[in-house]
Amino acid sequence: MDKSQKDTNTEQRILEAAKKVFVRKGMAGARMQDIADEAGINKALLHYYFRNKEKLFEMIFTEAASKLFPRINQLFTAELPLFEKIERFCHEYIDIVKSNPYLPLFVLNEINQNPEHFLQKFWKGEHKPNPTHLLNQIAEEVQRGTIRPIHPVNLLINLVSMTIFPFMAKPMLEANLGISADQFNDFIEQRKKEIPAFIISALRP
Amino acid sequence: MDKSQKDTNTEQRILEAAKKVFVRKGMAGARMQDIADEAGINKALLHYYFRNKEKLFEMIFTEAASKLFPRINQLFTAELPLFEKIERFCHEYIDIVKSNPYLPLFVLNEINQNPEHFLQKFWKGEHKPNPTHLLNQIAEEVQRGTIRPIHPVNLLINLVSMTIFPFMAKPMLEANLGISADQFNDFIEQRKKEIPAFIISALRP
DNA sequence: AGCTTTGTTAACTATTTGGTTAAACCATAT
DNA sequence: ATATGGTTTAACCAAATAGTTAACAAAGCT
Repeated sequence: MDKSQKDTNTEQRILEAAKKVFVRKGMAGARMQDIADEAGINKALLHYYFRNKEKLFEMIFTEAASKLFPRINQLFTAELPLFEKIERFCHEYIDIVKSNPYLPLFVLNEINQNPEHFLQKFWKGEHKPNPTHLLNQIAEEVQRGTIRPIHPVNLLINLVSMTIFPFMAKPMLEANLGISADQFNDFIEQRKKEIPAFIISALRP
Repeated sequence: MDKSQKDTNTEQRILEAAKKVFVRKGMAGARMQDIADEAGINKALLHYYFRNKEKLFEMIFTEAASKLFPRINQLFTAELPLFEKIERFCHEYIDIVKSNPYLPLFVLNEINQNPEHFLQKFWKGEHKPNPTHLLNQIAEEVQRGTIRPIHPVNLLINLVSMTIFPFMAKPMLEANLGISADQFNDFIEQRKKEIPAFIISALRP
């Protein structure tokens, strides 16, 4: 094991290894041994730092979800004109997910496999997305006639779908459009501007 | 065990049970015992009909993917005006997924956990989505000036994202918007018309 | 130095789980 | 009735995997 590893905090190394393995393989598919190997340590040490698999997983999942959700809230609740808000959401959110492209699929999948557990236990306070502010804002603009009539929830879902879905379909897109990981990144990068333009164009009265 | 179960073909009962469990828990999370229980049979009988877990899984996965992908191709390759094609895609595809709401997340997740395996082994011929026809069609309309300039791939991804993503986020949407499964269905149903309208509006020159 | 706390390991245990075996069951043909 | 062949089961086995223990090493403290 090289110095750079030994130097680093063991707990941190475990968390990074666990994240890597859990996000790739999911809670059920991840092996404690693999996490230990990835961290370059003994399996027993894993249990020394984190009592069991579930505890370790919850830590990773919480961290992952914390990266994904609270920022949504900030963006949704900000005091900004609608179009600017849409632009900023796309821009910032794509940046977040771009550096963790597998997070959305991971989180949504685990939620799907155990909805009660996560949605009841984990979604408290700041973690729970609260889109009401944005929804009201959309409804206002519709009423004022500045944008085409649209059910606010539809617009919200369209925005989120177009932003997040490409990451979830990443392996398929790369294989099917015959593009490399780099090209995928370029494609995503360009969508920062494309998605808002598309939405704003759709909303022209 | 009631008559209705005993009557049905055992193999069919197993496949249905396996689908239920695999789709819910994923390959790694599914337990052969659970599948046996769900089918109301002995675990050994599972291995009598399907040699092992992998074989059984592959059967389910293939069936699932066959339900999702080939239909896309038919719709993409059809000889229809662009807008009509978009409308039909939304309408028909939402119908397909509506009766199997967990399929997209299941399939994308398994592909993600083992891209080489599935994309190389499974994507042959009709299974492989081939969007070139639709992409050309979009490019033509752009050149002709009948729709706003847009990179065809972006439009394609927007269409697919808005159609499929809501199903993947179903548990989150139900919990977060405080809606029931029935209301979710209503919401999805209404999007059959909403998504095409949104896209067509965005494409107005 | 000696003592205590913290970090780390190899070897082990317990449990889960995929898969097997041999016997029982049951319908049907002879 | 009974032999036959496909179907089903209870009991078992082996491999994989989460978790434990006990000994040891390193670092801190008096």
